[in-house]
Amino acid sequence: MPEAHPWQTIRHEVLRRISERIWPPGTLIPSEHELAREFGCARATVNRALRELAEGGLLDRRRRAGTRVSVAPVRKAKLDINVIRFDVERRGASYRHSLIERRRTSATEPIRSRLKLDHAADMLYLRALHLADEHPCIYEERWVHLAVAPELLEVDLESISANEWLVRNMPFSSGDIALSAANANAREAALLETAEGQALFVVERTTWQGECPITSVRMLHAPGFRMRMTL
Amino acid sequence: MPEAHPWQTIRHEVLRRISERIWPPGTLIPSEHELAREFGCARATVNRALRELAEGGLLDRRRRAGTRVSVAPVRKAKLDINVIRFDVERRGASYRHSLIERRRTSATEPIRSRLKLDHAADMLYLRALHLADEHPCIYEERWVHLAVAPELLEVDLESISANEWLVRNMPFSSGDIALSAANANAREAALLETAEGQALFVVERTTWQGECPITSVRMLHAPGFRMRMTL
DNA sequence: ATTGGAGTTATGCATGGACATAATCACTCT
DNA sequence: AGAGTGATTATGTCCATGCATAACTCCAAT
Repeated sequence: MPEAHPWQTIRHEVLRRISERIWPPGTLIPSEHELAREFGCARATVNRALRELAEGGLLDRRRRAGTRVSVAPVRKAKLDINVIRFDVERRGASYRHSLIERRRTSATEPIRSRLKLDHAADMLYLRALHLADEHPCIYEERWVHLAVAPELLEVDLESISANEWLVRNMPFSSGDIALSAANANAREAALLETAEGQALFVVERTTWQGECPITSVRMLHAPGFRMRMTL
Repeated sequence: MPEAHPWQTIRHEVLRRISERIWPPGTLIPSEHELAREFGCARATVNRALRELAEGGLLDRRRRAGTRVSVAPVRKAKLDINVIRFDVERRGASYRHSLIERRRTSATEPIRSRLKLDHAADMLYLRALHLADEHPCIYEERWVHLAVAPELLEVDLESISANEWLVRNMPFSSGDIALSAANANAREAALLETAEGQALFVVERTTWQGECPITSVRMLHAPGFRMRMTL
């Protein structure tokens, strides 16, 4: 039995009652007090179980009004954001990366607005290719805010990717991600060893340390890439 | 001050110490007892704050070994999966959907293996278009397992989309999602009013009720679609 | 040198009590 | 009838305490 702890047992049981429609969508379920009595445990234990289900979007909870089963649940899927090298190696492939361009320059207008910088900040512009078993898998274009990460200038970006150095050395407090699809242009197609016009999976990510932007990156994934998640 | 509750204050403060490298990656941070003393609160309150940060991938916690700042954090991004109509209407557009095909048939081989069904199950095959302000935004191809959702046969899928009916009536306990990019073929391009070969954002989702598959859907998003999330 | 406890310690979880807060309900006064 | 008011109630959070469990340290026995 994988449910060793009471709060997990309760979560599982409540989930069962929801999915088997014993409590159909919209139902007002018993109060924490009543459930605590039913399961013979403290209210805090029931609270822990119900809170987790509410965070997953399955329950709606409001003070005084009680807890009801969501009518149109907004389910929350969790996506793991890992260092690229680990993702590649976990698939059993050998990892290598190659720096294509490294240029110190000031932020261009589109980058300034994306990073909410009002001045022409000192930036490092990087273009790099990530390879799995010597086949290109990701091409990335990256801007790094040097005021926040000046040490990056001293780093040998041939031996460690900017991706990995930043993840290890620049803990960020928040970030935003946008996923989309784009047709490869001639240069991108050549780098990823595919045809021009090929549909590519695009990840754009910007990370922040409080109010201060750290880095913004656009990653183009080679054809065939699938990003998986569960809910 | 947006941090009314002690545990949120603590979470915020610990996050600050991590992101400002007061506690750099790898650091063993003070024990819950010590932090409780520092913040003048109960250990359970510190526990709540640290547990949340650990769930977000920022801390590694092990009994007896203590809590350390993750060296190569696997950050967890949360993605909200909503009913398509709500997504459209939240953007301020009017929603409409149109059923293109509705066919009762048995599962084809690729679907059987994706749903882990060993027999040729009785299925409903649907093709539909979701429109925002009369412009096509999503084209979906869907298989529904009729053994689990026989009521769907009685539903008027012109007035309510299968997407919405299923979310409202088939609370599911688990699901998996795969995101990718694909070039539009001639038929898909025509439906989405775009050019053949255009890069499309593809969402494939399969949902389960326990061990039993409910539905599997492939959704092609019109060009320009971006899926956003924060971490 | 390796193995195998015993002790120690940090986290994980549970309890039972308490107060705070928000939403609802019932009632009263105008 | 309608507006305002207070009582009620369910959840949100907190505290102090305790036991359970995992993992580390160290020491002794083989």
